[in-house]
Amino acid sequence: MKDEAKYPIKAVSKLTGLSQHVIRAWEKRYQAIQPTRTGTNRRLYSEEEINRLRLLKEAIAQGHNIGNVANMDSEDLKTLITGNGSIAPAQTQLETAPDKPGVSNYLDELIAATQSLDNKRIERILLNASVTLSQPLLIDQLIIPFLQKIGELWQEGSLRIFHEHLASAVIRTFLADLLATIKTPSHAPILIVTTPSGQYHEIGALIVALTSASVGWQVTYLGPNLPAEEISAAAIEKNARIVLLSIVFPPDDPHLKLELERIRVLLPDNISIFVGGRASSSYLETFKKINATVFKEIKALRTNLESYHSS
Amino acid sequence: MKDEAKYPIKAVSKLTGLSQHVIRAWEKRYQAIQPTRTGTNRRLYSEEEINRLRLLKEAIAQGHNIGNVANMDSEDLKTLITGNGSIAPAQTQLETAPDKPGVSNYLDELIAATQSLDNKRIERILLNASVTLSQPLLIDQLIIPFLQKIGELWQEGSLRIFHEHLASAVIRTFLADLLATIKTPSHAPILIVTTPSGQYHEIGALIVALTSASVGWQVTYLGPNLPAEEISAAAIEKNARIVLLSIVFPPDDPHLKLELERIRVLLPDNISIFVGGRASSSYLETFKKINATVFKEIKALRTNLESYHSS
DNA sequence: AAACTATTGACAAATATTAGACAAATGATT
DNA sequence: AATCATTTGTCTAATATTTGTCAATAGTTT
Repeated sequence: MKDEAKYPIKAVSKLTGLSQHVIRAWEKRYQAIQPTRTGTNRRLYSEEEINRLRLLKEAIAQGHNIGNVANMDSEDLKTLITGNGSIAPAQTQLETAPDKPGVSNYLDELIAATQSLDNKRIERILLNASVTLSQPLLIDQLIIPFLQKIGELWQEGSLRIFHEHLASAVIRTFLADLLATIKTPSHAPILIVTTPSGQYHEIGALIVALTSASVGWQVTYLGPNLPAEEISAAAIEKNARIVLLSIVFPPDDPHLKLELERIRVLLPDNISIFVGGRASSSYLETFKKINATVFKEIKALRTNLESYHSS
Repeated sequence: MKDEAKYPIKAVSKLTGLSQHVIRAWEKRYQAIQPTRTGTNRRLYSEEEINRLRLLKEAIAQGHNIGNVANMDSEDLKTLITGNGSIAPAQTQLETAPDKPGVSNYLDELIAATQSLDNKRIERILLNASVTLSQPLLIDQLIIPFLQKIGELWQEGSLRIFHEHLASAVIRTFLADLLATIKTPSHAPILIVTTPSGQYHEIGALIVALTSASVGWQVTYLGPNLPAEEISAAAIEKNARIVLLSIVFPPDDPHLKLELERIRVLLPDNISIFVGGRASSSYLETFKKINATVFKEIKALRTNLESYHSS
């Protein structure tokens, strides 16, 4: 065994968002974690313990008391948080279905951080969430609801456009970072993600890129707003199997329809086109014409891509 | 044996931002580095050692104690501060050319990686460069030249638009990550960075955001393409001292001029406007009208912001 | 000579540790 | 409702460790 990196309490506090006092109190009162010590009695935490602290924090945010969960096994903690376990917690009281399992607290925190224009805080919350939640959950249950919520709040006037911009900027780099950390087998089939000319909205594209990468595709992300010739040229050069387009559909945009058709013409037949987004019905015809696989939900994309493997 | 360039302690101090006292103390107390000596006992540092000092400084900024990390080997340090400790990818390909961390080398590699549409490689090169080079160097000597070079190669036809898009996407998240890692004193004056309505180019904005943060401002980055009302509302809400706009100037855009004027009107007098970018002369009048501070080079922005502190 | 560097020892500011105290919140009991 | 006990985050004080900084002295470079 090699000597794992250890973190002093200051770093741990930064990473978890817990105060040093709390971290010490949890250790003293519940033995929630047991950091090693230096020769001079300074605490040193392993990464595993840091993650455990994050899990505990999340459990508390969901309404559990620290005294009850502090001694739970880390695995049980995880299922407790994601709410998909039939695990009966050590103590008796069965939950009376806390409003929404998991994530709702993250969501509230994210909204609050957005309202106060605190980008650092948004980053920290997302980072913590990415540890306590599995990736599909993270995307389906947190990122997407977050974006929707911001949209709603904007509609009703309690958030302004600049709030949305700030949140988008943070989310975008967060997603891009996630994408970068996914390791893909080098022989995996290649998939290109972008948005057609005129489509500037990037987050949807990043989400589908991330999803694709996580089911084993090798993703080349080209950013938004790319003309048909460029998309097809890139796909050919990369020897891609799929071109995956993310589109935020305007009601009825003839230019976009034309662009989609041009992509199909410029692309070899053996390269498939996938399209994601909320499609207004006026596009269905075009999709059929270019023989595109359409999906409205991320889940559909996942299963689609997985089944594509075997074919 | 090649005779590598060696640096005296004064230069090292400037390059790393550490005081000479500290550098000596780290050597004496923890043997963090072991510079060679001249015949007359002067310390001489290799580039590798300078790089190591930067790594140590970054580790400390993240909450580690110098006493704990001073003895770690440089590779472990790198993974420690990039946070890839527990999720480290198996192993990426052998580093290409660790021999010469010269800037031009990085540049060539970046171009090559862009040509082969290898986003992971671009990321890796940038990450390496970011620990080897000081931040001003990184921006002035690598990022900006890289972008220019891509522009040139596109003009002459050896790169296509999709190459540029790919590189932009990677650079953008890279810069955003850098921005996120800068810690600013919480009492620092606040500065807002964005681009006006119609301006989608984001990288310039990120560069100026990064530059501002590195000279001690607290930066709120709002992303591109924000209407005048939003910019001013955000600035007021955040209690900003400066609104910093990054603009890629179209030849002569009356809408942009109007937008700039609206920002000035909507903004309280005590909030200054800074504008960066290659200004065509047709805008000078507008700038004067809205009393904006204009800079063409990053260096100018740096000095401007620094002198603004004292006023 | 003036500017730079090295060494040493000392100092003080920052940071961590522990024990204990406090108060707000929660919950059970009367 | 009112009261009491428990839980738990926060705070303080005393102590110890860590670490940046400095002054004094002496040697080196230009």
